[in-house]
Parts: sequence; C-alpha cells; structure tokens
Amino acid sequence: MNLILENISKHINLTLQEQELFLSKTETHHFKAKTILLNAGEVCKTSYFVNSGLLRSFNINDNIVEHVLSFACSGWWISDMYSLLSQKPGNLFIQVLEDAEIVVLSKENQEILFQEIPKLERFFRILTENSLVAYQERLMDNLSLSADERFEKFCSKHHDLIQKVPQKQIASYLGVTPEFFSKMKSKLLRK
Amino acid sequence: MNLILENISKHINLTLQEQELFLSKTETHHFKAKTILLNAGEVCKTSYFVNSGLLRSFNINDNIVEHVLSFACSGWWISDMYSLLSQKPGNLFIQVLEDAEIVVLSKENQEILFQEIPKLERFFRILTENSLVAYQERLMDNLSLSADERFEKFCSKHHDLIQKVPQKQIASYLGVTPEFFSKMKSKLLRK
DNA sequence: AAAGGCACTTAACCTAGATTAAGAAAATTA
DNA sequence: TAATTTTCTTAATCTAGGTTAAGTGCCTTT
Repeated sequence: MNLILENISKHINLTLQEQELFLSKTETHHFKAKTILLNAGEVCKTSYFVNSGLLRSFNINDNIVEHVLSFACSGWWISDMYSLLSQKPGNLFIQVLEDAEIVVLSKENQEILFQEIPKLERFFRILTENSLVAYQERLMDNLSLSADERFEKFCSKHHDLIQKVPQKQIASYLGVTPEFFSKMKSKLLRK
Repeated sequence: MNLILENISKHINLTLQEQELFLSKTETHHFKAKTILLNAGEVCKTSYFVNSGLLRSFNINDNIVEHVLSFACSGWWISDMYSLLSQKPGNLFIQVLEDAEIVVLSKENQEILFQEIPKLERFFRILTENSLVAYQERLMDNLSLSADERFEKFCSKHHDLIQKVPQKQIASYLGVTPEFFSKMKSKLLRK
C-alpha cells in the first residue's frame, strides 16, 4: 500500500475516492543526493513527504555555520513551515542527503484538498500538534541537558538516523561543533 | 467585545449562535498570583486563554532547576500540549505570575466544539502552526545565537514582558543562570 | 515595624564546549 | 587509479557562561 495514504489513515479515514483525489493533487519525484529542494531566501511553496531516502532542513549563520533544524526519512514530512505559512522568504535550506523518492504537495493543492476533504484539516492539525510537542521537548532538552545527555537521547530516539547521517550533521542538530562531538563520542565509546 | 472571540475572528468567522455555543463551553475564572494551575506529573485536561494577568509554563530538572518554556499574557493561550494531546502525565507546571482572568476550555468541550463547529478545527490548526513556527525559531536561536543576542531579540519581541516578569525567569527562558543574566544586563546597560 | 524570605548584584574561580590547527581516513570525481 | 575533496580525529588553547558565595535591598507576612 501507498506509504502516504497509510500514514494518513492512522489519523483519519478517507474513502477510496478521497484517496484518489488526494494522490491526484500530489506529484512523486526522485531526487539525487545533494539536491537542494529549497534555498534560503526563497518562498516555500510545497511540503515534502519522504517515501524513501533522507532529507534535512538547515540554515546558515553569517554565511558560515550550518545549523540543522530537522532530518526527514521514510514516512516523515519536511518543509519550511515559517515560509510556507507566511509565504514570505524563509531562511531554511532543504536538501537531499540520500537519493530519495519524494511526494510533493503544493500549498495551492493542499488548500484545494482542505476544501474538498475537510477531514484533512484534522490530519494536518494532528501532524502539526505532534511536531509542536517534539520541538518543545527539543527546546527544553537544549535548555536543560548537557551535550552528552542530548546525544544519548538522540541515539535512543533516532537509532535509524545514526547510521545514515554524517556525524557533523548530528553534531549540528545537537548544537555542538563536529570537533567536540568527535571527542564526546570517543569518550562515550571508551566506557 | 470579548477578547477570545475577537481572537478567533482574526482567523475564522463564527455566527452569533456559534459564538454563544463556544462561550457556553468555556468557563472564566480569576486566579491569584502564585496559583499553580497544573502540576508536573498530572494529566492536563484543559487549555487556558489569558484575558488579563500573566502565566508561565516551566519544568523542574532534577528537582532543582526551573526552565521556563513559555509566558502567556493577555490574548495568549497556554497549556501542556504534550500532556493535553497524549493524555499522559506531563512534566510541565503552569503557574499564575500576576493575578489573572482566565478562560478555561476543557479537552472534552474542545472536542465537542470540533464536532459542532468544524471551522474551529481550522482555528486551532492555525494557532498550532504559529506556535510551531515560533518554537522552531526559538530552537534555532538557541543553537546559533549568543546569550546577548537572544536577550536583545527577546527585548525587541516581548517588550511588554520585560517590565512584568521577574528577571530570573527571563534568564531561565533564555537558557542562562540568573547570575550570568545580571552580569550580561549590566554590561549591556553600560553601553 | 520587625522578621523572614526572595530577587538581584558583584566578584572570584571553574568547566563544558569552542576555536585553531594539523593529520588520517573515507568518499567523490576525474 | 590517482587526485581531490570531505569527513573525522586528536590535541592545545581559549572563552562564554556556570558555580559558589557573600552582600544588598525589597516584598511579604505577622
């Protein structure tokens, strides 16, 4: 079965016609690793759902330091919510880290779908709620935990990503430098 | 006009009957400063909308250090989203900082309202979206800005709160100790 | 009005994590 | 396959921000 429909069906029930309508408003594309799907400074027009492969969103500070906001692998959505909602230029990049099959949903079509299938409003509300809770927790972790603790939590929560993501990007996600991350990791391994 | 209805009308249009129905499902209460509305470990059953006064949510680390997740003054909602959504015990406290008039909306009634007035689903989706965007930005700020920079940003964004909130709590919100905050503040004033 | 407790300040000292730099290993590309 | 670029490691040094502690002033509560 289709991954994105499976995903939706966890929260709301769509009829077969609604499922077809939904899919007809999306496009599925393949992208090579390193492809930039969204540049900082652009207005974000789409949400991306990952069928396979791996993506990340990040910004660049003072044209030097990258900070990873999120990773997205199979079954996850990714976008620049600020820019998508406000339709103003954002400061996030969205990049493919591993060759990926992506379902693309434009903002226009999303709004059409909200009209046609009001239940979808509920689905995206729930998605957004879960995302909000996750960001609140991550913020509190950054306020209250040491780098070690954040790393351990990341490991237990995102075991799948650790194999795939270059560690400098995990470092960035956790809020430490690659050098410190390396030091920390070898310290933890020695135990 | 009623503040909460005014608030809602910025995003969706309710008929007079719908407005009445909405209000009939809420309760308005007065609370004294220092009142705890929600304790860590409890399951959160309600959202709070602030008509007047000031609230905060925070957690306590290792039974010692408080970390402020959010403030809420007139016109803002506050709750423990994790606990409210999952109906599991949360780890946030919600506390009144200044005598407050609060509109209380129970989860049950919120769900009844979603049935009766499906448009409300849109309203709460938008609220949640805006909140998500704000937390993403705050997280990125914590990853990429120095304490000074976060403080300046806080000042320009929440000028109203600076007068009202004890500075040790602003320090906690920014992720620094009260001692360091005091040092930082006097350094900035000397300029 | 006194007493006790908070909130804030200041200062000395400490440490988690940053910076710089240089080499080794792995992955891309030609 | 070699050449080139990235990623990762290690180590020395540095600093933003933490900790501890002592003192001041301001609310509460009685």
